[in-house]
Amino acid sequence: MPKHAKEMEALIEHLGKHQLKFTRQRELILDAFLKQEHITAEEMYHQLAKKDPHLGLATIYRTLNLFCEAGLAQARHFGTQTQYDNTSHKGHHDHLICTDCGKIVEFENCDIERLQEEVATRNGFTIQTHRLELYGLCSRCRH
Amino acid sequence: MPKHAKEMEALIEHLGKHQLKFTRQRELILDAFLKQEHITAEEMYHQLAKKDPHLGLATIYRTLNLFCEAGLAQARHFGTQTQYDNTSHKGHHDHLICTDCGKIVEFENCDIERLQEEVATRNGFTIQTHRLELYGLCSRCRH
DNA sequence: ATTCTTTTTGAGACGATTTATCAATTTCAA
DNA sequence: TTGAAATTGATAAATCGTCTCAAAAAGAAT
Ligand SMILES: [Mn+2]
Ligand SMILES: [Mn+2]
Ligand SMILES: [Zn+2]
Ligand SMILES: [Zn+2]
Repeated sequence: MPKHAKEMEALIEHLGKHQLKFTRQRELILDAFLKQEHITAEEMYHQLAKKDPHLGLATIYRTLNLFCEAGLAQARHFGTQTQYDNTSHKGHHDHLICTDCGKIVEFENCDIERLQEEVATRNGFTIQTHRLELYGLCSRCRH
Repeated sequence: MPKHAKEMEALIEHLGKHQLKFTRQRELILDAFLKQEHITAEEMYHQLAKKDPHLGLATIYRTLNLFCEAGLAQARHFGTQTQYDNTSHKGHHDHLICTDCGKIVEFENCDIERLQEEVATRNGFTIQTHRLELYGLCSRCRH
């Protein structure tokens, strides 16, 4: 039984619904992607170059964007970089990002979430999504 | 009495502390910047071309980044463009954004800010900046 | 299995935005 | 007034992601 059977299933279902084809590249990229928490297109490009030196960067971008449409990934724009977040196993979370080394830490804080709801209510809004990113120096980079 | 005496004061103080010089361009750009709520470097470039056709785009970028370091501005990355937000009169704030009509409401919440610090500390981070955006429907668009 | 249409791929061109380079100019303190 | 240090403007270059297009692959229909 393959490691990522369920996600592969989800991808194939999405492909079927949109007249898209199941390719060797899409299978390869999905497999690598699901092993990550977050990854950039560039990182994935270098990582997969070992398995398939001819895999193009444009294909990586196209495929990661496809995963977003299929609900398997979520693009997060951190500063200048776009990280593709693996949403297959995880619920909602926010991020701490080191501005020096790029380290990313995920966190979830119910109190903050609750206060966000309060702010929204007070202003007559109903929240659909939100985005919270804390940028700073990690313990290693502070020294 | 000049319109933006206080902010000019703040800039000059920052310059003094960092061995930077007070130039005609910096004065010109600050004056234009403080009339805006937010602006992109490109917008400012075109706007100031009337007053000084030789003002370089690189100088605009450098100067707006300087304002960020001096605490007068804050860079916000929206989509592909970077908006420089005038924080001189408003101080720090976050945003509620209506996904239907585009309405933007500014808010500030000390409790959220404090909890953000706690999260950062717990993870060994020192926050430099953060970004909090709540997306949803405003009262009018919900009906 | 073969054909045939559609989709995908890979390489590189391209566009948009921001930063780096560097000689000439300006600032400002001595 | 002088001169070291910072700044400027023009433009090259880096960055990031998308677009283009001919060749290849997928997969449905024969
Ligand atoms: Mn994440
Ligand atoms: Mn805030
Ligand atoms: Zn770090
Ligand atoms: Zn609205």
